Amino acid sequence: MIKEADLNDLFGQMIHKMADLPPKQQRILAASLNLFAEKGFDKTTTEDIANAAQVAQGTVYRRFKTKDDLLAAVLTPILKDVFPQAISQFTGQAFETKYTNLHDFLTAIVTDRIHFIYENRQVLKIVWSQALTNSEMLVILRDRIGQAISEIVFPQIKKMQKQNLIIGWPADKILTFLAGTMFTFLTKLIIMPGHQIDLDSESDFMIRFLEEGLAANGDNHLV
Amino acid sequence: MIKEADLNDLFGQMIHKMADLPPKQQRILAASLNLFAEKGFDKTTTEDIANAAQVAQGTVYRRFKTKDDLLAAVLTPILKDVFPQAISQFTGQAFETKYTNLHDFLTAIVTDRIHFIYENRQVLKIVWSQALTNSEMLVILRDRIGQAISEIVFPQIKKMQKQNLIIGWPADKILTFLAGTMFTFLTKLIIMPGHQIDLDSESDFMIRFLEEGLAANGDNHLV
Amino acid sequence: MIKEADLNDLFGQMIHKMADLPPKQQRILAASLNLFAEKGFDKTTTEDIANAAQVAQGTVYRRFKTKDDLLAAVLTPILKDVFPQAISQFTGQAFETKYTNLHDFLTAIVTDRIHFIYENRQVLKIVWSQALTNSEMLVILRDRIGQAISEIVFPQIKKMQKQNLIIGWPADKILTFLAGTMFTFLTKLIIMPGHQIDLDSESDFMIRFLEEGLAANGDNHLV
Amino acid sequence: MIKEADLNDLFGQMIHKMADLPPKQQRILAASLNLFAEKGFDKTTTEDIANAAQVAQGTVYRRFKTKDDLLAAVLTPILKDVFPQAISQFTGQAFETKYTNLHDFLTAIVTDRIHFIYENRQVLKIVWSQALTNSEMLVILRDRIGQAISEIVFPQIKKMQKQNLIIGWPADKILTFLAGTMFTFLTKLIIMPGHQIDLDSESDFMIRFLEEGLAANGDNHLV
DNA sequence: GATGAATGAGTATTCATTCAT
DNA sequence: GATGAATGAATACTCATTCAT
Repeated sequence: MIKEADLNDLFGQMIHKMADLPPKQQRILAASLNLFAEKGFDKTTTEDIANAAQVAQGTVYRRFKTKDDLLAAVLTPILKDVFPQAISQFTGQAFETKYTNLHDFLTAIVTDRIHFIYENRQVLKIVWSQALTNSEMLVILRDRIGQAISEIVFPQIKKMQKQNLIIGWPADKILTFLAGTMFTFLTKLIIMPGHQIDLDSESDFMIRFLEEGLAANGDNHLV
Repeated sequence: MIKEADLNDLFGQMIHKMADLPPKQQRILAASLNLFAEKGFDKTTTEDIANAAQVAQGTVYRRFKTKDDLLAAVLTPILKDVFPQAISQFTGQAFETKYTNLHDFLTAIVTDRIHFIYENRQVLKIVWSQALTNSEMLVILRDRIGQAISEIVFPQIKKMQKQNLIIGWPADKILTFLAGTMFTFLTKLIIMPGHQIDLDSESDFMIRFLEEGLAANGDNHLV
Repeated sequence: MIKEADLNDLFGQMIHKMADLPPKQQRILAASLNLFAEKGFDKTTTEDIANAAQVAQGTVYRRFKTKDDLLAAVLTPILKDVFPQAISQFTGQAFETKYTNLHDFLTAIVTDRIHFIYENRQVLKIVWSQALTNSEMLVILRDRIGQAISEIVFPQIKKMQKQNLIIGWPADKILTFLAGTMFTFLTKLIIMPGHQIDLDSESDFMIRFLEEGLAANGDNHLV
Repeated sequence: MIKEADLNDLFGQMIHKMADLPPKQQRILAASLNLFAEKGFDKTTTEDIANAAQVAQGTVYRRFKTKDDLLAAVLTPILKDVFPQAISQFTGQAFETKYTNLHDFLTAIVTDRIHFIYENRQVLKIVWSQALTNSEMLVILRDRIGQAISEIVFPQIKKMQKQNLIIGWPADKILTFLAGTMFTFLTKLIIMPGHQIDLDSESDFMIRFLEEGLAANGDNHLV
């Protein structure tokens, strides 16, 4: 359905549309977010959304011309702003600081990412769910995140390897374990909705686990 | 749609139905598997399946009375047989052997699970995709796997902790990192379909990563 | 939709409404005329009209309470005033003059009608388009024009036949060829919008064609 | 909606689809033809069609995937076959014969066209109605007919002018009057549905009218 | 007067499922 | 067993019209 160009257009338009959004339209967006996260995009009907938002069905279509538009509107903030911002923030916070040890580095990024994931777990669930059944969406995500990573994260990892602060594996392997650990956290949140989570404790274990798993060692020149 | 009782019934019936499956019905199952994995269950129509299997639409309904039946038939082998079998096999292979170090233990289970995931990646993608939008399916999965884990895996982990072969964290934390690392592998397979994967190299890195991350250390009595 | 009684009422009200029309309402009428002629009444939305007139959608409904009202307002001038007026004018100009030959007669009416058609081609297109899909409109038109014709035009034709100025066919046949020739001109205008038309040359050919085709001859007593 | 390429594709597909059309699908086509002619395409709902054809609404969509498809299916026979065939037939019958006078020539073509128009008046009404509100349809028609005319009819008219059988006006003027007279006949049929028509009498008058109007005369070299 | 958000009845279209042949 | 035509409930979307500000 949504091709990359269209999708990017949509994101641009959405930002514009979402300024000065009337209260009912805001309710529609909120209802969509909840329902998409709960039942999935495909199984959510526009009638469901109208009911949940307590508006007439036609009202759903006033600002958002199609159901896809609504999906885009729900995902836009995270895909347009938060992802790139998150990555640059990642860079700024985590990498510009001169870390003298792996622990401080991991503490910085894990703490930050954990909170980001926790707060955006609903949208992230929708994104992930869509990516599984929509290869266009998957490609967009992969390219968008992939580009940011190879431009920003990879160089930083290599810099840390030169300082012997992190294990000398190929950067993509390190990234996989780093990102995978955080992705695993998201998966837990999705699998156990409503479950009480102690973010500090969670990140504590993650940091220690990664710290050991990714520690530099004497003969780590695997590349 | 599918409630747990129904689903279990379905699985029982499926096993029966799938004995002596005529060639056309086999083609229908194969087509369903491919299409569900590719486009998702919801976006696959029975007409799509009929076309892909090169049969008439009515033929799709000969053995499998509903579309949900087809989903069940596709998922049955892995949910009915492979999961439990896998876990017991996990137990048998990995735990009954007396490992004297973490490396051998991780090597055994990671190698086994990696191959299992790789070979069943299509079905696992469908399962995961369904679980994201179908809370009943999620509950079933969680309970089914959860039970097996708490009965089998947790005791084993604790046993190894007593032998000081693995870090003294709560068993669920250890499981999270263990399973998460493998789940991350599945995610990579899904994200990069068609990408050439060197299973040996992949498991090699995983084992080493986990080995360090989960190694027992002197003062690891966190519980 | 519009019944004859209603339509006539509407036309009456319209005349009233259209006195002292504020500029925005005039823009709305103009936009309606253009859009109805371009895309047809059914395919023109009130939003289209609002956009084209650069007003809010609600403003469209200020004077004209329904979309049908707008159609009536667009058609009123021609249906209420111009048609009857045209016919009496026809009578006055073309028939009260004592023509001594067919050529002068045809020159008078063809010239007049050609200009009328040319200037009102947009409204005539809408009328014709509506008549094709709205039998009530068709009936109204047919009766209104039909009556005027049988009362005014037929007697005049018969008078000319007595003077042996025109062929002795049944009056309705003569009218058909006369009107048909002009209708053919309207059709050309519709089919080739934007095409440069030399009205003088066009009427020249029509007059000559009709002059020969309808000339009185010795033994023309066909009636 | 329908672009030229698409429309031509549609016509091709329609011919194929209409071989071995099940009885219900035939009823659907017939009902569509009647309703489109009666109320217009836009005002005919698929529910109307289903009711008139005494089938379920879904059945309407079995062969014809959209309402536009149905329109194309209704128009295909005349646009794909009848028009071109009619024109070549026109050529064959009317022009290959060596006419020694205008009367025989007009008799041949008027008689033929009158019957064609009479028998296809419903479809022609739909075509004409669509052309008024759909500029793409208009362009297709204009080009399709226009091409046939300029390739076949114009040369024949010029041949007859050389033989001094027809007036020496520009070919397009002659065509206008010839076609216009027949178009006028169609218009009468549309305006007066159900009215008893004596085709022989009608064509008789047309022929005589055209015969005089288009007769060659001594000094007719207007071109 | 003007605005534009909101409404809800109406409409084209989809698709799992049934069933006569 | 297999076919594919038929079904009808469900669903996304449209648009004339209303009304509070």
